[in-house]
Amino acid sequence: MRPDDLPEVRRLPLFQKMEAANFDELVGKSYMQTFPAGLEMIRQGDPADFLHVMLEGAVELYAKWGGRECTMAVVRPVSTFILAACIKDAPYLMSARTLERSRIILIPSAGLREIFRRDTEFAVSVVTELAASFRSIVRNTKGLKLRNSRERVASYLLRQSRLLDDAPSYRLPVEKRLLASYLGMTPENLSRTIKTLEDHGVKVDGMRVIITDRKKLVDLAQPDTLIDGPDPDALGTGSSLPPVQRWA
Amino acid sequence: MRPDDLPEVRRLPLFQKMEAANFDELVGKSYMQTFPAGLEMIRQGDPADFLHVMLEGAVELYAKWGGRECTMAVVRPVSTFILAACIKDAPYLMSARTLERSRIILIPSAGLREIFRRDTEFAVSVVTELAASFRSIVRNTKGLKLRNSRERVASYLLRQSRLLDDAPSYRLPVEKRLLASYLGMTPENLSRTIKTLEDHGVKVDGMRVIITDRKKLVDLAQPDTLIDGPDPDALGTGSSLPPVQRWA
DNA sequence: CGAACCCTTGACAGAAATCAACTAAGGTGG
DNA sequence: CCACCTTAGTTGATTTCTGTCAAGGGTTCG
Repeated sequence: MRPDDLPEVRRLPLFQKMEAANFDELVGKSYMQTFPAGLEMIRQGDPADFLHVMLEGAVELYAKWGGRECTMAVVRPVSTFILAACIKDAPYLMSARTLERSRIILIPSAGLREIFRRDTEFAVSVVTELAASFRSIVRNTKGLKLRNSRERVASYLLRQSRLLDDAPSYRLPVEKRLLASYLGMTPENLSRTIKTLEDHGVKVDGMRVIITDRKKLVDLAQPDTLIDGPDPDALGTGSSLPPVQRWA
Repeated sequence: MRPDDLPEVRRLPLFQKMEAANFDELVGKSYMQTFPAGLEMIRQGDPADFLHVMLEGAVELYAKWGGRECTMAVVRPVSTFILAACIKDAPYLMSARTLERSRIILIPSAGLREIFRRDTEFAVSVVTELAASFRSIVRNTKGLKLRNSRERVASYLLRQSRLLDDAPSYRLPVEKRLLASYLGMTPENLSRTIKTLEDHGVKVDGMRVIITDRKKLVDLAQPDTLIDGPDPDALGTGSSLPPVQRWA
């Protein structure tokens, strides 16, 4: 493991406050690995042996069932994922594949659980992270059930802008087919939906998003902190640190 | 608080292993309350001051957005809910209303967080519970995104049977309008969908569900432990203790 | 008995998935 | 450098699914 990565890892909310000795012990048992783009690094159903910490790159968490697939989240540095499965020592519920070449630290889940028991600050961090993850997916599910696809797209586009300090223009952090899956719709449908939003305050040209009339867009999206969160989204910008994405 | 309730609370996974003194302290700061049916006891957005422990009755967790509503879960004894909001000391993401007259213990979230820090076994229980909650809603979301409404209904009906030791017949634990909302569809749609399932191994007469051809139903529902879980569902049977429902 | 309320059914409108064709952009190999 | 291939994205036509509106049957409860 590269020594100059450690400070960055240490700065993560999950590890920031734990005792130095425990951090060192945890890191000592860990592996750093670099994955090429497009690799399935986790297959749903496999036992969760390692907590994953993203240092570089991008990873898609997705779910499969009977031939169908859907994107659940995209994780970018610096953040952790599949914490819940590690805690429970249970099989992964989601698969993960790299979207880009990625550097990732693998922390043995057994060590994680062990140190949880003897480092109070670490325990607090873990439970805080997990609670945040839970709330994040609750918000996500609320969006899926309460909003139609058009409202979801509008909300997403508006939310991304807000995360970038209300930027009037920005680049989509992911390709559209993936975004469509994340938002629970087909790429075709997303394409058409985006077109209809041009009359409602937002224009998308390729990867470029331009808010043309924020008020109109807000009227349509009706953003709500209990859905869109004060916190970053699971398909975030990668602006991170802070804010950090939370995904178990 | 009734003294004969305490042993039951103590047996909950969340409190089972903590030190007696800490349990007593926590309970000492708590309130027992009885709510009539149909009462909104938690409004989404309000600060989360109390962890709720169901002793008797049934509570619906639901979400609202711009005039629309959807059911997120139904909680039955003996289990806890809104743990995540308490841990984070954040506003509730969901509202809660009683479906029946309910007895509920309210545990101050401040005390919860305090004891978490000094009782390792309790900390382990909290994080385990939260991780289970997280995994539960991930499964739920997977079902919503990967299955169409017909498959969701079929899976639900089959899953309920399985939770009752593969009972060939059972009563629905909730009314159909609520079930429809939980499954992400309208009551009308559920009604029609159920009818089409009669050719696929399951018949529903009022609240009574009869599995007429399990194999056919399984073929359609394609149950999957990574969605339907080995664990009880958020719209469970109330058979509880064990299994216990997990909802944060 | 009447008033709600749940559930069902039908007719219709709207939304979304599917299938197919086409464009554009990026990468590969000659 | 160009031809070719692959893939993302778009667009159109069509079908399927789902929500909405309206009406009626059944049940419960005051």
